[in-house]
Amino acid sequence: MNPDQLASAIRDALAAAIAAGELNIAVPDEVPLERPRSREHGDYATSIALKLVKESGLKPRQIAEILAPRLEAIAGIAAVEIAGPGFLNIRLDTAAAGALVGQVIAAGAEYGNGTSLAGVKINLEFVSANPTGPVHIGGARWAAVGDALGRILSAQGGEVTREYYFNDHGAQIDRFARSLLAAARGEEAPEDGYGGEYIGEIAGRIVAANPDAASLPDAEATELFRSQGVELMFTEIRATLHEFRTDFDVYFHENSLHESGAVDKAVARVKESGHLFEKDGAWWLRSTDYGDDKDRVVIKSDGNPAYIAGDLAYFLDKRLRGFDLCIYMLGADHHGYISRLKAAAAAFGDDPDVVEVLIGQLVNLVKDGVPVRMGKRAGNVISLDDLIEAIGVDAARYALIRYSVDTSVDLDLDLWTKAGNDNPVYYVQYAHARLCRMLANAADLGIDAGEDYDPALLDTPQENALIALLAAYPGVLRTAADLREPHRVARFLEDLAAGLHKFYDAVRVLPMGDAAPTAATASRLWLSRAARQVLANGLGVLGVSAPERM
RNA sequence: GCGCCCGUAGCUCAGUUGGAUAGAGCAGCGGACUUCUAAUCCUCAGGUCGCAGGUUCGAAUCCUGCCGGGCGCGCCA
Repeated sequence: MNPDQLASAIRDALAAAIAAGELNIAVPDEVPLERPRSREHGDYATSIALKLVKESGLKPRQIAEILAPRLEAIAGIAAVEIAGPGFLNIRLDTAAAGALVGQVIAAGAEYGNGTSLAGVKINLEFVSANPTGPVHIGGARWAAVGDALGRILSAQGGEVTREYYFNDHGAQIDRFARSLLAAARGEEAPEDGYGGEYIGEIAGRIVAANPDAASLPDAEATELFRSQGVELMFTEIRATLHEFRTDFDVYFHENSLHESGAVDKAVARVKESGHLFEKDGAWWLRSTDYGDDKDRVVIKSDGNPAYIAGDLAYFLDKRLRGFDLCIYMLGADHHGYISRLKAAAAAFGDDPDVVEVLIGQLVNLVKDGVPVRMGKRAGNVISLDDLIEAIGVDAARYALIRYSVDTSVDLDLDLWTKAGNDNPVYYVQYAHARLCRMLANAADLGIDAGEDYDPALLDTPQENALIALLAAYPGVLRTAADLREPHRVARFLEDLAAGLHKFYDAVRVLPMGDAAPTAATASRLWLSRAARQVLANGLGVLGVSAPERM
């Protein structure tokens, strides 16, 4: 019996009590169910009796007393106790709890998936770093979290399109082009330009391919360095992200919106909406309706589109492609965009809720207890490449995903390269590798777990706890998807790994010496396989490898 | 000044919709390997959940006001 089945059994008990006239309420949609911290409080506990106080007009313990005998009569429930203010503490029958192991193995790689987003077309835009330099650490956070979120939303049945918006238009690109040209000519970088080492490197590659590039007339040369520089930078960014196991379905070029006339069209359309107004010769988006502290210019008084005109056109494009939900993952320095993007949706006649903006706080790197300097403009870049080189893809992804994006984090580079259980990614991966070795040993010994197992034999506290962890996984995935919080999966995996290690330490799986395998051996092998499956599934969702040996 | 995020153990951080005695890892003390990977496990210790009010059967969680830190407030992109 898993938590979902238990929750629906409780709902059935409520319905029965209502039908019998003992309760005068509607059957609640959700039944709160938790795994109590203390084992003395049973396998599961529900506060449903406390929640129904107001609606029923009864005292919590009265409600609990109505429910307890009905629950106790359900097959698979061993005992029900009323405790505290009105909690119902539920103890499962060992065999009923252990049956979950078979469900996990039957579901395999699909175990944990749900349908809460079935059929929802989701556009997930993340990273979208400017092609004026390598992906830096902030972009890296989104690469890891965004990719994991994509996998989590897909696991709930969402039809996810990962998208990278490529700002290859405008003044920053012009500065980038001039910086490249200056580097190629051996001149100082322009005052407002880019000065990192990569500028010289990219310029060198352009010159190598076009030997006379630097000596062309300024306008022509700038254009050449612009187009080729952007292309080279883009290729490099894509390669780095690919190495980081983050690939996109769509790389969208901002410039294409301007060249195709999509921007003009989008603006023309939105001018009629009432969300745009003309003032001082410019056209403004009434973003204050959605919490902005001032309205924003869409068409400047010189007739040129402002930056957000591109955002408007891009949003319209997404909607025309049929997305039900557009998620934008932005850095903390862009939180002001939320109201603009909501206003943009409203201007096109959409519910602003189709736009969802996730804001990620900044990431700092720490080495030897000292913050590592960063700053893209200065060229003192901590890039994603650097991070991968320093701690590897698995640790980097895991480290960036593990924390709520609401909090700024300091990543300690020393910690994430350590091989020990203070390094969470090793701790989790080791649990998986340990199981793989043990299961391989079982195969070497010719021990066959058989077609079936006896769930009632999984009766130690460690086995009980491990099974409960496996049972909790679908709920964790569901919550992570609902709240767009991949870090929950990582935290769960750490709990699961701890549960596994405790089990491994306390319960011998394979027979000692020459002893013959028993029925318990088979049951424990089944449990081990199930645990390995869930560890692998969870790591898979994070895009972190599940090694078979370490 | 205004907006967003954060403030939980010495350190790094968990803690969805309010629920029982607030958790984990590290650091500290003391233990456990002749047999499945000790990259592990067990014990002890560690707290005014920033402060002050409020809401209620019940608040780390919700509301208000303060304090402290990060980020942002262009007809730039």
